[in-house]
Amino acid sequence: MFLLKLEGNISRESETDRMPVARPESSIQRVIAHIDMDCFYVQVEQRKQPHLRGQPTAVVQYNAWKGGGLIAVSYEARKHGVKRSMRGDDAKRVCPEIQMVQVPVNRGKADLTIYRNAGSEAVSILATKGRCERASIDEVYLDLTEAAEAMLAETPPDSLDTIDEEALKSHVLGIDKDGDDANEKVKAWLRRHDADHNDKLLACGAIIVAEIRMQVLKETEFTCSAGIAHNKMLAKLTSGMNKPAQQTIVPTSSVQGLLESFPIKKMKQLGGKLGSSLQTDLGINTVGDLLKFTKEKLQECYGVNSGSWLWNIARGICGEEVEGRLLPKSHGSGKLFSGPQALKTIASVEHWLNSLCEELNDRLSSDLDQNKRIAHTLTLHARASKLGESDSDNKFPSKSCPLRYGAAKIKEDALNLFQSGLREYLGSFRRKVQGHQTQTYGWRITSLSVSASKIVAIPSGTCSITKYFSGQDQLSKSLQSNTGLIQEVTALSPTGNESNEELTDSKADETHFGEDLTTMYLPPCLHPEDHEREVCQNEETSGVVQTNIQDPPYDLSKNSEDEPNQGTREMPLLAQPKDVSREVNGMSYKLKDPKQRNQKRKMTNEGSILRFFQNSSSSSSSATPIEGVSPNRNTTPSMARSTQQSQHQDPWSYEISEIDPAIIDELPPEIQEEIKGLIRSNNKRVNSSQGIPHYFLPQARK
DNA sequence: ACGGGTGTCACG
DNA sequence: TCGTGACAC
Repeated sequence: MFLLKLEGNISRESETDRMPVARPESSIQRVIAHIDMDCFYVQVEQRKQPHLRGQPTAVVQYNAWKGGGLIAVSYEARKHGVKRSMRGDDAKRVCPEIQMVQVPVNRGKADLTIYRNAGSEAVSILATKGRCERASIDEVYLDLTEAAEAMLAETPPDSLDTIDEEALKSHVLGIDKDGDDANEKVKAWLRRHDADHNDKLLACGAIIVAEIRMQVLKETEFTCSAGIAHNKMLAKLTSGMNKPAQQTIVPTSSVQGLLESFPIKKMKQLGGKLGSSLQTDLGINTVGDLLKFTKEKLQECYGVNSGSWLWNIARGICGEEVEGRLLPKSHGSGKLFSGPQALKTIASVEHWLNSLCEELNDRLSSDLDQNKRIAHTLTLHARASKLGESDSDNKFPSKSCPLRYGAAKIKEDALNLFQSGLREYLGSFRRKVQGHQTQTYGWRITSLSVSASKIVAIPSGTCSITKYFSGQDQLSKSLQSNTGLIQEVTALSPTGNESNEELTDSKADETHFGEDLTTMYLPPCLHPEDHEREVCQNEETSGVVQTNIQDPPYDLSKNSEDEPNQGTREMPLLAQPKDVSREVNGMSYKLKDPKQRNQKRKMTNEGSILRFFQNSSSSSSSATPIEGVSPNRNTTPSMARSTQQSQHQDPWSYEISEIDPAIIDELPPEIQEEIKGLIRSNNKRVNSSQGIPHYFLPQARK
């Protein structure tokens, strides 16, 4: 009858956007766990500053407007009514005792590195018991089918006299936990003799998950919660039902009862427009309501894929596999420039772009260093607004180009992508207004981001490649920090279809094309510090290349209620004895010697070329890249990386063929030879009909 | 002038 | 293919 369309209006044009897609469910029952760290950023901060443990605490992203935005809230603070998506000021009002911790700021923007790294710590442990998919910075899915089957065959729960305390604290949907003997009931369920195979598998899964959660706690001091079920959807649905630090089991017999009254909008994928459409257009408010519709009807309304997906989830069916992937597929760095912070000059755009690119470059370096991966595509996203234009008319196109390693090159390319996008953006207005040349200068940039994608592993063993990229990185660092080292400026033309339409800001145009790089980064009229300060604080007052717009003056008056600088408080590092007993969120455990933990953490986080060489020659596992913390951690590096490439029998063939020829051209001649040799021998082994994947861009570089 | 910054994914 | 937009945390 209708399809969900972009603007929320109903039409049957096409199936559009990211609609959920049905996948067939595998025939054998799996054991899937969804594991979710509890208020993760708060825990990271509490570990860093132990005096915050047990206190109402929130992590706030500071932007000086109403005390910043909360991005994580401890359970103590939630009791006082503090909610995520409150401003810091509101939280303080609701809960005056709240401890606010700021997200670290680097290069003028929020920097989530410490949380990413903490997430990796947890993942490295969570990934040891089965296939693991890193679903977000603080969540994973585990496929524990094999481990559970093995346990059921060797040491089934009904043969155990004692079951881990943590497993006994599980919640089992369908059995009541009232009364003093809750744990006894759970124990009885876990060991039930007459249970069917599926329930016994879940029982094993629960015992395994309890064990992993304890191990995570012991080694990272982080608590987490889990859902254990036969598919991802049900596991995800229940991991949050008993938080913090608890786990929930979903026996098949309880699925119908669970879903029947479950709010449709709380289902994953249905929190947005599709869910709203189900409500308003079909009158569906719970998953149970979905059962009243035939598959055909749902497909008619939402397309074949989404329709059958909906039909399935109403019945608790979800065939999605757990992908074995521990590393992100892309890295991005971005920032919003809301309201009066909007950027109005090319110079300030360039300034922020440079910061974003530096952060991105750091992360690419770490990824190369720690995981031996290189990214192939650089993408720039921006949002713009134009005075007097509705938001939907304000589409700033995103642009991408091949990614060249080295901070200076990334900056250069990102700026070119921006300029290319800007021309297109402005061009769209020129066409629209036609005769009227009004407001050609009224653009503002309200958000910028750069991201790196198409990341593939490079063959281990070709150390020279890593060395080359790392070396280049060093070079670029020294280049940007001092001197007038000249670099060839092959003015990249990202789109290839550049018209000679003049840029709005012709001065900026001059500044950024055809000039030597050293003048490119800072306008000549300012000292670096001045530029930095003024661009950061206020677009309007900066003396940098200005477009000749007449903007209304902006009142810079600082918010008088600025938070005191609580987040950066230093805590003395207390020496702690070994094996202290601790209790966190109701789970007690023996704390690993903090010194050991810190050492380990440092190892995984610090990237050095030196370490890479040590590693690759000795295959030492002390600083294992995270992908290596898999069952095959004792194999050679190339095999240990296999989680992602496990489907490729020959770990070499895949990766080499993924190397972008355009990147090879950038390399010094010796290394080019080395790689071409590898590719040649690789191609002989591989089915010769499949050539090297053709990458876009060949035209730009000679 | 807003939860901000990231990330994944399906689709044309 | 690249670019968009929805969705999630």
